[in-house]
Amino acid sequence: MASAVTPRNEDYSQWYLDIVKNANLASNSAVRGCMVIKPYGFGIWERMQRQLDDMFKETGHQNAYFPLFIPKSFLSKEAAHVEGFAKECAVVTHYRLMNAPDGSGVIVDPEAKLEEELIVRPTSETIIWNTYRDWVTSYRDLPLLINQWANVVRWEMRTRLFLRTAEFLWQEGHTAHATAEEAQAETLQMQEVYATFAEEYMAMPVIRGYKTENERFAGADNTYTIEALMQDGKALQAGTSHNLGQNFAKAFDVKFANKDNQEEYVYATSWGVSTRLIGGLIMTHSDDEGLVLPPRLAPIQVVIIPIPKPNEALDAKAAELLAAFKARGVRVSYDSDDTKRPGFKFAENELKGIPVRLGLGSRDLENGTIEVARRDNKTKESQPLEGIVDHVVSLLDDIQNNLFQRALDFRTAHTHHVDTFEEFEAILNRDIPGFIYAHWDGTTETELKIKEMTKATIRCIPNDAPEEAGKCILTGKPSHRRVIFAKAY
RNA sequence: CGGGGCAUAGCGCAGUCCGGUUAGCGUGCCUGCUUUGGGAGCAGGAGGCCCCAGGUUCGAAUCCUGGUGCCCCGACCA
Repeated sequence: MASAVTPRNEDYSQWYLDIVKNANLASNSAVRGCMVIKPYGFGIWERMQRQLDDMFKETGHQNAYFPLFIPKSFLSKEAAHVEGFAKECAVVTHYRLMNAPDGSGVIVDPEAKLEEELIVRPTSETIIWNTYRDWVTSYRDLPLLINQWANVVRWEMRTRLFLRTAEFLWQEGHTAHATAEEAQAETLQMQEVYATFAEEYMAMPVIRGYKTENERFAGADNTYTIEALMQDGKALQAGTSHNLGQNFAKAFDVKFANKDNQEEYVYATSWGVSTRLIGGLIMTHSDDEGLVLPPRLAPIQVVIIPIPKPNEALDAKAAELLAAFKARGVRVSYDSDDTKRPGFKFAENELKGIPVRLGLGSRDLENGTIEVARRDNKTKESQPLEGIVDHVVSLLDDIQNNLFQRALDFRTAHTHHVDTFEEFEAILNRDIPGFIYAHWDGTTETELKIKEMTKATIRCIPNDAPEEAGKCILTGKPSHRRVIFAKAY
């Protein structure tokens, strides 16, 4: 059978689509721009959710849920916010259908027009801050640390499975604080939670940075981001944490009495990651054989394949192994399908990115061995059955670490420092452009000009960017530190 | 919103230009036999509102008119 996916160097975009489709992660739907997340893809999301949720709880947050619909008037209360989202909102105008008088089907009942139209949330700041007004009266009510898991809708012109869909799943944290310092600390804390998750669980190295004014969230004073580099040399914004200052508190009149009984507006943050992370996961590790998953997020970490096909002796040994693996918390499965041959299963499990494959054959039983194949580097070796669980548990760690290291090496190899516009353009014209550290004069005007000329944008200013005197690559004006440019998703 | 493409079996497609048997191929599915350490072989079988609505015609998947939907590329954006 021919290869299931288009090679990356032939058509990267098609490669990505092939992986999503053939690894059974998601498919397009009858609704433009909306996807069906299939069980295997959703399994990855569930792993992400579980881990992130634990991390949110550990940092003191609680989950709650706010409505899908937002009164239209709410959206316009914060000027920058409405400006940013107005162009991509789905609007509910009616609440009832009726049979068409001519029998042609069902139509919107014109009598059932809503007095105030409802927006399908593109994000929930407005409805949440409208609610927080009632929740916060005293400094004793603060900080308010809430997260919600939800779907949101942004009517994007162009969509791509996982990376940009009209509807997507995410979490959005919304916190309220008594002081600007606390809000800033929260913003940075959540950026670090995201960065830790990305690096330790997704094995995806990220840059911790903050956005330029131009790239900031609509309504934020400052937006912090984690930026990852994909295999085609384009950047992916993988998570954002916003310091909203008092913008929403003022827009929704959320005040509290401080210890001196003085009324003050509260300080806000919001932060989110979405199913886009799955797109990032795919484009960080996967290869021309299919998906490659880091063990910590793989729905199935180890698959045991009977060779050449299941029989009583193999089934018995497999059952023993399954129990032993499960006892160690390993997510393992036994592929006892006797209608497929081993070769088919090997290819299928590679396509699905299962980190470790154990080939258990009749000869192995005689010899007391088992074949261990790792997905990340496609190597395989025969191992003694004795102690195999320990071996595999440690191998899963190795794979997790190897994937991170490999991605980090890739990023290092595709990170450049340039001082002239000629070098800058030359790097961007490469097949795999990558991150470019360069000096910028700090103006939105220059940023937009560079984007227009090269399609590259400022992904972020690294949190730890060292002071360094230099000249803007475009205007030659003075700059005191480098920022990171890249083409981006 | 521009440019392109597609809509026929679960999935992937051919057939459409130039109308004419019972609409076909690959794959998957069901049955049986054989095979079995990297995507098995043979035989038999089931499976179709050919996107929708009109029209032309003795006859439409195919021609005409009008719709609808999805995908890809670009602009915009997480």
